[in-house]
Amino acid sequence: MSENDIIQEMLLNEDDDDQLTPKQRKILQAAVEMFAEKGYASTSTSEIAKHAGVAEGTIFRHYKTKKDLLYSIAVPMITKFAAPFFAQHFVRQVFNDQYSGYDELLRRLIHNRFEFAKENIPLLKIVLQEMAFQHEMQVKYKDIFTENVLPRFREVVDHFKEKGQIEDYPTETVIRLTITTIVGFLVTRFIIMPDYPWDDEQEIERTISFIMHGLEKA
Amino acid sequence: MSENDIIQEMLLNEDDDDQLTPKQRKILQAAVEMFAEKGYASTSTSEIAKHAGVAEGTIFRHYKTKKDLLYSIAVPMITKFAAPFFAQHFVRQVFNDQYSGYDELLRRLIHNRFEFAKENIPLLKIVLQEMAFQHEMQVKYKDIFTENVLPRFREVVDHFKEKGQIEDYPTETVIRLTITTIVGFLVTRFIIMPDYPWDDEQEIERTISFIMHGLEKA
Amino acid sequence: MSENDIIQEMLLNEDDDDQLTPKQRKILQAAVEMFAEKGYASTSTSEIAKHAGVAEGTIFRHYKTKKDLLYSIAVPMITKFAAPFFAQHFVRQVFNDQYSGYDELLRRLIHNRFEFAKENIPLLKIVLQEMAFQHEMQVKYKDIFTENVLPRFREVVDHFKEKGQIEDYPTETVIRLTITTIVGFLVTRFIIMPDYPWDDEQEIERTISFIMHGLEKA
Amino acid sequence: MSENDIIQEMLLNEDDDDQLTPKQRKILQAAVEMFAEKGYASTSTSEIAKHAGVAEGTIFRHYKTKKDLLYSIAVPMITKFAAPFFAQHFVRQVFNDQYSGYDELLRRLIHNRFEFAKENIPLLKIVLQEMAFQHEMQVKYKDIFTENVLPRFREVVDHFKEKGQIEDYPTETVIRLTITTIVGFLVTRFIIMPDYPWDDEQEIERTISFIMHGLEKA
DNA sequence: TATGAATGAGGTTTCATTCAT
DNA sequence: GATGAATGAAACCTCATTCAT
Repeated sequence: MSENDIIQEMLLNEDDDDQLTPKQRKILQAAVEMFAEKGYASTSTSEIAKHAGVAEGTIFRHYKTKKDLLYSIAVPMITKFAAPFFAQHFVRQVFNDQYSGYDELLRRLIHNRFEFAKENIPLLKIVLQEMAFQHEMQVKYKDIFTENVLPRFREVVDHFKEKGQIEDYPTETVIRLTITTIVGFLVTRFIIMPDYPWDDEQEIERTISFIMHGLEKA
Repeated sequence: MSENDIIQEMLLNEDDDDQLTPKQRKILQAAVEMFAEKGYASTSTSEIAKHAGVAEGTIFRHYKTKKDLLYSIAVPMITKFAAPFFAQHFVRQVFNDQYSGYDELLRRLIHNRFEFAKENIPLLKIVLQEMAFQHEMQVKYKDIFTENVLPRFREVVDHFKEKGQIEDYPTETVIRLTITTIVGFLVTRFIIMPDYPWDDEQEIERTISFIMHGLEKA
Repeated sequence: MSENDIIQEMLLNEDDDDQLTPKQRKILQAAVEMFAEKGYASTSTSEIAKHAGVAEGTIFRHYKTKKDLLYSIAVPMITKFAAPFFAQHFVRQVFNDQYSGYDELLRRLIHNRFEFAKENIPLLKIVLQEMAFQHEMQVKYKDIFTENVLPRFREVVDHFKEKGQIEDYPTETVIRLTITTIVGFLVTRFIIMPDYPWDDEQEIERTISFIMHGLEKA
Repeated sequence: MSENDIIQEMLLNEDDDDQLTPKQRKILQAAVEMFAEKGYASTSTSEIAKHAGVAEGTIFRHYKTKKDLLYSIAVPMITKFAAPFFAQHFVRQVFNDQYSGYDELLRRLIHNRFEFAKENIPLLKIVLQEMAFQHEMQVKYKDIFTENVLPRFREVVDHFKEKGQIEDYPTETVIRLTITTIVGFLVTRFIIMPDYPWDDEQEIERTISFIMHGLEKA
């Protein structure tokens, strides 16, 4: 089990405050599995209960509503997916090491998120799907993105633009192209074509190379 | 009304075979609107009927099941979105005009799909959402992609690789990066951040430039 | 069928606006019966459906919620029970005929409400029971009482107080004692002890006599 | 704390047999409060537990079923409300003191029950409501009424009828009119219009006067 | 063609009660 | 005694679909 597997993390959480009962664990596992497979709206609580080997009422002892169950799964996922940007060292390292470039950052970022995605495919699917319809999730995402991800990303991009390493596009455009390419890769790799015989190491390097050349100063 | 607006096209279709009654038109419009807004599974046929100003039974006179209604909306969309690749001139032009490059192709492609997306945002949303769960749609998409899009795309990419205009990545990788970047742009532009003050012309050019530099031979 | 039977009235209503389907009629009949017998909260919609010989869903086609069903039964009852006080002649006759006294009024009132109660026992029970908990019913009752019943009643009582026929109690007290005695009679007669061998004519006369002597000027 | 407050009495009961634990006390208080407010059937045991600050299971340690809890509250209330009629001196005094009349009895009765009602409004509400549906409560009430209240009341009324103080109505009618008027007063005073600016002393006297004149020999 | 009443299976949720701790 | 997780039956309600008109 890797440090990135947030289902495992939730399930094994040992904080005194939110100990999970064994049944609750099974409910979460079943819910993740089925929401990813059939979508939130098309999964019935009775199916979840059956899969979890639990009485249907038990679900509602722990989660007041079906939506609560979804959020208890999806919201932490959003937070965790954006987590690297919270980390102090994410930005600091860039500034401290004069020899490291945007590619170094990308490499760390992609590898990191690649491992994360690999271990959380069902959760990723759930979030991508439900983000479209669940207002509360959109809000959560927007908050995290504008408050934590965007500002730090902007600092970094501006830094490399000043160093002349990156083309003089608007910072937002650079960020969009970077994220789009990375997320596009992860979605293709793990969701659209998980069965394609990928050579992950090479594909990651090509993706980095693509972004770097795509952005580099003419 | 543009030539790209496929809802309008469906609604006004004058072929003798699939003449639409006014009620049927309203049903389709209402369904598109609500599926895009709330998702297929969370939209009830009675809501659609109410929105369309039609009796509940009327929907089932025209569409045997709710899923039929979805498919009658989504499947043509998939076909239409991939349509440019069907067009003979899409590839031919590339080979005939020795001076036109990959960027010309991209420019035509993006502009074309940009207009298309702009006029079909709700349909785009529906397809993106439901593709995840509707098997029949996945099959339809895969068929079209592997039979029509992929082969022609491959021809083109190989052509430019041979000409030395494109880096020597595997053809699939080039296609993936190209499509990912274009679709990522369209999704960001029209679905994730439709209210951002976009400078469309410039953003399109930057996107093309990003792809071109990203792929160009070192 | 008497002119007082408001269930029949509802069921046979021939206004174009609120025609009842046969099933709807059966639902209302079953609901009245069971709410009176077991109370609103202890009657399940599935029981009502079974009694009405109808699918459970049919109830909710006609009444959005179980509470809607209750109100559609109880609110007209409140209106109808207070109806005599709306009638113009209720007050006018008192003033026009100098020889008629408070006892004449009481006699007409009691006979009238007696017949009404006799034909609407289950509805009466429902209203008495649910008035305690259903806010909307309390409001409806209060509106009717303060706007229609109370002012006319006050006029009448003041009239007879001036004529010296009624003791000089506060008008509210006179009204309270009158209504309390009448309602107390009806409730005892039809709800608490419906099986007691009542001599209705005599008991009515005694009740009138009791009120008259109770209120007459010393 | 008055001698009439039967909740307090139950809660503080110090008989060895039915000592109440602090938790049990809280359960009873919460149950009384909520049954009065929302009705028995619409109050859930979990709500009671929450209000009482007790675990759900704790309720069932002390009361085998929810209905047991209701009866443990309501049945003593019925007994206590009828208690004055049990008292030996209720009847005896009437016969011993040749100068005291029916009005003296009424006065004592009303004052006594007035104070009782005032201190037990929620319980009164519960009993009035649930009497309609709870068979066991009806039986209890009927037993007490026919075995204790009615015979003594009859003795008293017959006594005053013989003395010529009361009109020659059937004894049952006299009792009905008396009780109806008293209960009607208490219900109006404490349940229907508790917020009206009552002048209790005067209203009681008027009620007595109303009954006395209503019943007195023509 | 269009309607909308009717259906019944199945959805989410509540609830009184039990029981291991 | 007290807890609260667990239960499963049953509550209210929704829904896609059918069918007589």
